[in-house]
Amino acid sequence: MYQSVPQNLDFPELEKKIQKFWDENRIFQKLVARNRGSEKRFRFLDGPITANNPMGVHHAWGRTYKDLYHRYKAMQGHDARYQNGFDCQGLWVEVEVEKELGFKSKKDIEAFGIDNFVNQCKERVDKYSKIQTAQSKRLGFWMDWENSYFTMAPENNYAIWHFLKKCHDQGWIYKGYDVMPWCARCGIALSDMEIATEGYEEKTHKSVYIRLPIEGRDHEFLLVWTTTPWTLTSNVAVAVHPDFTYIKVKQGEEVYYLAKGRKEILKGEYQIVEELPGQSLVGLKYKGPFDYLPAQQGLKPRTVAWKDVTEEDGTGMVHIAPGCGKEDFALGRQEKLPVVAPLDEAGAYIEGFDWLTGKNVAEVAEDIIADLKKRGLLYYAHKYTHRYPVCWRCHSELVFRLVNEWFISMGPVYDKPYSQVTPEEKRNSLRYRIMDSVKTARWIPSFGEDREMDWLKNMGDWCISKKRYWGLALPIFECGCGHFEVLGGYKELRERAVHGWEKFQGHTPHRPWVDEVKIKCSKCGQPASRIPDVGNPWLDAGIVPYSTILPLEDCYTPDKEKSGKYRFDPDRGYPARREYWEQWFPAEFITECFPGQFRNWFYAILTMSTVLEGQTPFQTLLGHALVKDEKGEEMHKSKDNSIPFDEAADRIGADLMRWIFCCQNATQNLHFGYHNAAEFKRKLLTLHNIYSFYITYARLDGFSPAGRKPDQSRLTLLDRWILSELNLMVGAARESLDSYEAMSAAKRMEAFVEDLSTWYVRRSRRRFWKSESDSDKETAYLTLYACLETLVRLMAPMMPFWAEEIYQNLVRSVDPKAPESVHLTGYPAADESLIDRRLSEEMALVRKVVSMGHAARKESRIKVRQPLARLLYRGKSLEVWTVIEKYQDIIMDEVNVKAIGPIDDPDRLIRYKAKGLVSKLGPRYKNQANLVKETVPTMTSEQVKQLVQEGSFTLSLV
RNA sequence: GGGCCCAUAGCUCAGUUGGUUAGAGCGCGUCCCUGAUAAGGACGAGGUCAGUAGUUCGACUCUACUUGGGCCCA
Repeated sequence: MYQSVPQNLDFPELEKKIQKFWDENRIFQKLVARNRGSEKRFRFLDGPITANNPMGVHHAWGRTYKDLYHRYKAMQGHDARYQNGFDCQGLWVEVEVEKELGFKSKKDIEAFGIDNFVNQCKERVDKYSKIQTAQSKRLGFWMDWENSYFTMAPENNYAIWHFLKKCHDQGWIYKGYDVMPWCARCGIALSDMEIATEGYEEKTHKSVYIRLPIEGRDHEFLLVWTTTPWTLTSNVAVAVHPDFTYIKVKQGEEVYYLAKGRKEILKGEYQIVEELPGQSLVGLKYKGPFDYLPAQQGLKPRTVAWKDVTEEDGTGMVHIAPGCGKEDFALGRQEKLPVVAPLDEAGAYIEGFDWLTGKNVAEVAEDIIADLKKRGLLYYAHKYTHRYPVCWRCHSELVFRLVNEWFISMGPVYDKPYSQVTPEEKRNSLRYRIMDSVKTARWIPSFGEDREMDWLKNMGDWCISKKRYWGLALPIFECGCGHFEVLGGYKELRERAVHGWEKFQGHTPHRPWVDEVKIKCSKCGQPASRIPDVGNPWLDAGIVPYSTILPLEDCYTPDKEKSGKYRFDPDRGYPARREYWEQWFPAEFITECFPGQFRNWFYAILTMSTVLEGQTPFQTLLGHALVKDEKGEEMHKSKDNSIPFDEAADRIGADLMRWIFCCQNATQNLHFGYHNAAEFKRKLLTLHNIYSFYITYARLDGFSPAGRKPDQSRLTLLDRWILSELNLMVGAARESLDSYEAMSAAKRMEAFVEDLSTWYVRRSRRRFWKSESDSDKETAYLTLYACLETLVRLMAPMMPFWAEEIYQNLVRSVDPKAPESVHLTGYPAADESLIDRRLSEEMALVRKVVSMGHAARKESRIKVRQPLARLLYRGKSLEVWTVIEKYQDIIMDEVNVKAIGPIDDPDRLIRYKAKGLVSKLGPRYKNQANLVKETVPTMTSEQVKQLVQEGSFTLSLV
């Protein structure tokens, strides 16, 4: 017997109930068990979520897709691994732990002890991985939550070692120098990405125009501008644009050179002496602004050509300090300029800078300006406001500092399109081999491929080091003799260790424990230490296609480590269980948020996979856009418009959230908000009402379908129509989901519900009302039941809770033989025998006729309530007549007329108009089609009538 | 400077091989229903599909350029 349906559709409440039902009856475990060992597999690879904070609503989007396709495949009997991943290591976690502990700088961390600090980081990951697990369950995300992978696992780190060694064997690993944005407070270099996200603020600085005497030309100066006077100590060149026009101006005794387009910066009266091309100013020697500093001795500052000089600000003569600026450094490399790097890690001047040595860069601007003035080099100084990079953690202004980092060489870029690169050239350039991998995968949307290719073509070498604490211990051992080696795993470390092994043994390969181990330099025999750097976290996430595809019980989780169930087997090679791995590699499907990942996770897995296996680790990649707030603005905790996952789950429920994500075009940003959600809910209410309608009357009648299907011979036209629509929809939905197009599947379902409600149920209500139980009533019940039952299974992967809620009452309560859960049923397949395309078309025509009837009533202001004698129609073809006749009962009822018939006196009532069908006219008349199309409507009513009667009419084109 | 995406009704968005009158929801107007009712339904108004040029018998759809917005790289 059916339970009555509550009036309100309360997602959070029903979800709690269903969750309990799933847990108590171990539904997920039963589903897994049912499909285990099946020949059909769904090979999915999860991109790890950073276990560092509670989830926001934006996390729920991708996770909805992950769950939806898993469930869809599982209902079809596919086996899967259901492995979720947590990203554990990296600065993100360190920053939060530092905040918790109230730390301000690296000094605080070192005073606290690296071991203590690293343990705190592990604790944090442990804590938030548990929170995210609970939240994911709340979303209805069915994963094997006991066996998630953690990127901090020894397997993961050692697998990266293996990868790095392989790179080193090819000679790709090198120690390089670059100028990086640097936070003097935190003592770290920041990546461009860290700055791009929220790293700029409006700042006012003292900027200076200075004059630099040209050697061998008396009283002639280069006029140069900078917003960062502290970098003048490291000036080695001045850049001019070779194609700009420069001017030589006279002010009193002095002669200045600057770009013509920047003359408004000159102070006071001046005369233009000469105009000259920038090219003619290249190669001049000048006296550097701080040539008296020890660090500046022996440099020969000169002017160089540079196409990036602009005329938007400054003087068109750009101060170049390769030790203090990224672009400067790149130009310096090209021009072979010397590099003067003035700052230490804390932002203080190093030895060799005279009175500046020991002073902090943040405090020297005024002194430097005074010094320039004293020496007669200052033209003038002024305040200048601009957007300046700051540290996203502590908001200190960043400086640019020369640092040494470790890189993986990505190989040369050839000056030609990818398609023209030869196999030989590809062998010599990793980046093109990665491109080959990219090309073998399917990217949804397809422009993702273009963007990845563009990134690969333009990317620099991969900077893999970071001067921090919590992360992959880079297995690079550097000896005092200059030689360095890369170790490929635990075994090699054990074999090569000459010192400190006992202090490391039993620990995870993290700082500070692993730092204790010294090896013997294979070149000079002296002990070599590991470099203190930790790894780029994208190495951690990039290795997961190799390190995490293990039998699930072998996967590392912090709990297992604590309980002793987890045992790291140091003798495992790569990949840990090759036979098992081969069954699940490559992933057939991955899905993540698009922006950012082209150069992060996608890039990392592609690169590592190309190096290790020479192929892509995934076959299909589905990318989705970002979640914004209701107004389309970025969600920010500080802006008070961000929505935590828990809040949304409590307020609107997981299923409504999931449905919103399913209805969204994956390539477009989603505007998430509660007003919007209410609209989606109202749409879903239609289905709720249909379900409620069915249950209400079935209860009254004591009706039970108990697995029966409607008797074909008793189906009414309307029954046959809705069953046809149902099966058409089932086919379309499957097709969409097979190509990972959730939106079209969702929209199709929504349209069906609309048809079911406004046409089938509304028109069939009386059949349910009548008091006697006859076969027609039963047929109506069984038809509506078939629609609901199928629909519920169809929607189950998208809205798993609600589908279960309905299924339990609709199906299970009256049929104990039915599967225990909707998720243990099969995914509906279209029954071709019930599809009647002609019927669908006919019904569409009928609905059109009804609509026109209503419109005609409205126009004459005659309410539907008032019956009319007859509806007259005139169809353009015999088929229309037939159809109208066939369905005249429906039409008469809907439009409320007593009779219906063809117009018997067409001449009096009908005026004919003709119109050209461009799809037919085009191919037939080609060039003249347009003329025909324009002429046809000029035909008189009589002419059209003749055309209709005789089948042809000759029309002359003017 | 290079690459990618977007621009369709007041708002949020659909529109997959180019082809009748370009669609939906919300909002708006006019009504209906009152046996799915703290619901539901009908009809209607509203669009030079950013602009220009091209390809084509035919372009919202393809190509080029322009403008505006967003992202990535330099």
